Amino acid sequence: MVVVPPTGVPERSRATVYDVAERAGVSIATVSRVLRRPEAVSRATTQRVLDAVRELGYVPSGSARGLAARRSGAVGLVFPDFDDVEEIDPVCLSDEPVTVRPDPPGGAEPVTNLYMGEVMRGVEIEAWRHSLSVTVAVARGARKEAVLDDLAGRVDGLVVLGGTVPADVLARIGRSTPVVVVAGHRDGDDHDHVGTANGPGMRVLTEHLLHAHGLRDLAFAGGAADVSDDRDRFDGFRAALRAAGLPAPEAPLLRGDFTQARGRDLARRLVDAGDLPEALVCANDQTALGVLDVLLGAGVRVPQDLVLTGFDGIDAAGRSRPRLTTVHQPMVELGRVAVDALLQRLAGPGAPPTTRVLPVQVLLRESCGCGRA
Amino acid sequence: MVVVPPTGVPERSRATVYDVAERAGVSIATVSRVLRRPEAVSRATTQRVLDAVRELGYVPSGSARGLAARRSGAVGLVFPDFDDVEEIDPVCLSDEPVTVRPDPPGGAEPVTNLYMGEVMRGVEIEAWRHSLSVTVAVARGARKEAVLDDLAGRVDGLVVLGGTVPADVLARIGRSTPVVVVAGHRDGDDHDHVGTANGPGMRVLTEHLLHAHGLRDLAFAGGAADVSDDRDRFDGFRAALRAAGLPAPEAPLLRGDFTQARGRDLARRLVDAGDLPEALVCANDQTALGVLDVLLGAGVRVPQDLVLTGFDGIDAAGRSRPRLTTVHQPMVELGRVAVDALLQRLAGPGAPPTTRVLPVQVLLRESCGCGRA
DNA sequence: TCCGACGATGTAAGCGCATACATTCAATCT
DNA sequence: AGATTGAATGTATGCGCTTACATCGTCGGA
Repeated sequence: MVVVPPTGVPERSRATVYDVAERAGVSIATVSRVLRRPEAVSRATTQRVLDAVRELGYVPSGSARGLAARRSGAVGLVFPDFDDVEEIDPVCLSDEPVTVRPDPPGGAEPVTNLYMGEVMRGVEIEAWRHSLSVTVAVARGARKEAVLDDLAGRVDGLVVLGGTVPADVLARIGRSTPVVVVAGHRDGDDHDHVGTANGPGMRVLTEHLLHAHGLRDLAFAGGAADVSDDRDRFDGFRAALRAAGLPAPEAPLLRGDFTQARGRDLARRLVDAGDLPEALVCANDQTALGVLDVLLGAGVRVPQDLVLTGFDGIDAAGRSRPRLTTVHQPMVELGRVAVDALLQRLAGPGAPPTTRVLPVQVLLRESCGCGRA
Repeated sequence: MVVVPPTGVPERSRATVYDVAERAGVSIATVSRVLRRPEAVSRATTQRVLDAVRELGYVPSGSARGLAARRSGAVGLVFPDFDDVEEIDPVCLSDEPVTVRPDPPGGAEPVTNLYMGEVMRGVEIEAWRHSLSVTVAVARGARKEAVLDDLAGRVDGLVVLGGTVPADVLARIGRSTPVVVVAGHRDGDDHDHVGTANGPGMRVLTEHLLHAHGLRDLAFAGGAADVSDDRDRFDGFRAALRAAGLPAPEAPLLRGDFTQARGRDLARRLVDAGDLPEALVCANDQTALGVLDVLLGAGVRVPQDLVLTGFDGIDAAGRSRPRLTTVHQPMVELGRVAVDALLQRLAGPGAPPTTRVLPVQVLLRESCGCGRA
C-alpha cells in the first residue's frame, strides 16, 4: 500500500443547538422546532435559524436526540457469521502496487452473502421509506453477545436472521427491544416472525415434476439438518409424494450443508453408486449447481438422464447451463416486510406476536425439461 | 402473504442504570463502572451488579452513552443508489402463497451490489475488530441530503463511496464529521482517501498483452466517463501503449456505463462494423462479460480471434467461458483500510488529510490466452 | 498510635436535545 | 375599552449515561 504524503490541515468543530440559538438570536427550543416541526415557527425566524445552521455547519447530535426523544430512529440488522472466525487479523497488504498471478483458482461462494445482501437491501429500502437508519452487526466470535447487546441498546428494534442468535439470548434481548425473526421457526418465542412459503413452494415444484413430467422416482438432497428452511422444504417434498400415493422417504437421500462444494460431493457419491434417480430435488440452488457441475462432467445429461431442481432463485441459477428450475424466494421483500412488522410492533407494543409468510414463485426452466432447451 | 393469527402477549420494559443500581444496592456510577471499567470495581460488587443486570434484562441506552461519552461508537457507510429511484412503493405481494412462472427472463445484474457488498463486509469486519457498529445509508431520492445529515449526526465518522455525494455537500458534512472517501479522486478536498492502483494495474495488464502476447492493435472499452476509476484505467492503458512506442488514443474506442447490458451493445456495434481489434481492453468486468456474451454468439472466438480483458475481479469473471483475464481489486480491504483511516483521523484530528492506494492483482486467465485453455 | 496512601464507592455535574408548560403579544370579540 | 383567544417564542426539566471529584475505609509504616 502506498501512503501519499499529506498536504492540507483540517480543523473540526461541532456546533450545538446552543451555538445556533445564540447566533440566530432565539432560544434552543425554537432551533429544535425549526428542525422538527417547522410549521410551528414563523417564516422569518425559520430563515434566521436555518442561516445560522448553515453558517455553523450544524448537524444535530443523534445521541442527544435519541435520548431526549426516547427513540433512536434506527433499526438493527443481525447477520450470521459466514466466515466463522474468532479472530480476524489486521489488514495485510502487499507492498507492490501491482502483482501478477497466473490463473488463480476460482473465488469462493458469495451466494450466502448475496442472500443476506438482498434481505439487507429490503431492510434498507423500507427503513429509508420511513426515515429510519439501519445499523448492521454480525454475530461473530466470542464477543458475540456483547455486540448484540450493544446493537440492541442503540436501535428501536432488531431484525434477526433465523438461527443467528441462540433462542435464550434472543429472548433476553426481546425483553427490552422488539425483535423480528426472518426465516426462522417460531420456537415458543414471543418475537414477530417473517418467512416464506418454503413447504408449499417445494410441494408445488415436486407436484410439477410428478404430474407435468410424469416422474416417479424422486430423491431429495437436503441442506443443513438444523435449519428450519431445510425441514420445511423436505416436508413439502414429502407431502407432494404422499398426495400422489407414492412412498415418502423418512430422510433425505443425501444431506449437504447448502454449499456448492458439498453439492459436488453428493453428486460424486451418486455417480459412483451408479444408481441415479429420475429426479434430484435439492434443498437449495447452490447444492443443485454443485451437483449439476459434477453430473455434466460425468456425462450425465440434464434433464434427459436426470431432472434437477434447486430452491432460492439466486442469480447463478438463471445463468447455468441448463438453466435451473427452482423456487424463487422474495428476499428483498423479506427484509421490507420485516421492517414493516417492526414498525407495527413499535406502534402497538401490546399486540400479540405475529407471523407473516411471504409467497414464493416456482420458476420452471430447462433443468426439469421446461423452458426453451 | 399469509398472516398467521397471533397467540401470546408480550410485555416490554426498559430498565435503566437507576433500576440496576437500586436492585444491586449501589450507586449508578458503580453500575457504569462495572460495565465500562470492571477492573475498578471489587469482585463482590461486580457480581451483585451483574446479577441485577441479568434479572432486569438491562441493556444500556446507546443514545445516553453516546451523549455522555461524546462519541457514538459507530461508523457510517454511505452508498450510491443503484436503483436510482425517487419513490419506492410500499411492499406489494401476491395473495397466492405459491405462483408458477414458466421460464422467466434472467435476473438483473447484482454486480454493483456485489462490489458494495464486499466493501461493506470490509467495513464491518474492521469495525467489529474495534468494537464499533456500522450504520448504512443509501443516498437516494430527494431527501438525500437530510438522510446524510442524519447519518453524520449519529456516527463518529463516515465512509463514503466516491461520487455518491456532491463535493460541496461532503465538504459541509466534513466540517463536523471526519469523512473517508473510497475509490474517488481527491478534488481539492480535505477528506482522507482510500483507493486502488487502477492506473498501474491497467498498465501492467496492457503491457502483458503487448509483450507476452505480442499484440499491437488494442482498443479500450470505457465505463462511465465521469467516474475517476474509469479515467485512471484508461490513462494506465494509454501509458502502456506510449511506453511501447505505440500511438495512444485520445478517447476510448467505445464508451459504456459499466453495465453488462451496455457491454452487449458495444459488442454488437463492434461486430456490425466488422472491424475487430486484436484485443479489447474493458474498463470493468461487467462490460467485458457483456461483450463476451455477444462475441461468442457471433462466432468470434476468444482469445483466438479477439483477446478480451476486464477489470475488478468479480466472481462472475472467474466463472465465464473462457475465464476472464482481469485485474482484481481488494474490495474487502478497501473497506477495512477506510475504517482504519477513520480511526486514525479520530485519534489525530489535526493531522493533514491522507491518501492510501491499495495494491491490485493482475489475474491472467483464458481470455487473453493464458491459463489452461 | 497516628498519618498517609490507596482502593472502593458515592456525589453531582453535565452531555445536547425534545417538549410540557409558561409567557408574550397582537388580533378578535363583546 | 376590556376580555379572550391563539400564534409565536421562551423557560425549565429530564432523557440515561459517563466521569471528575469527594468521601470513606483499611492497611502499612513511622
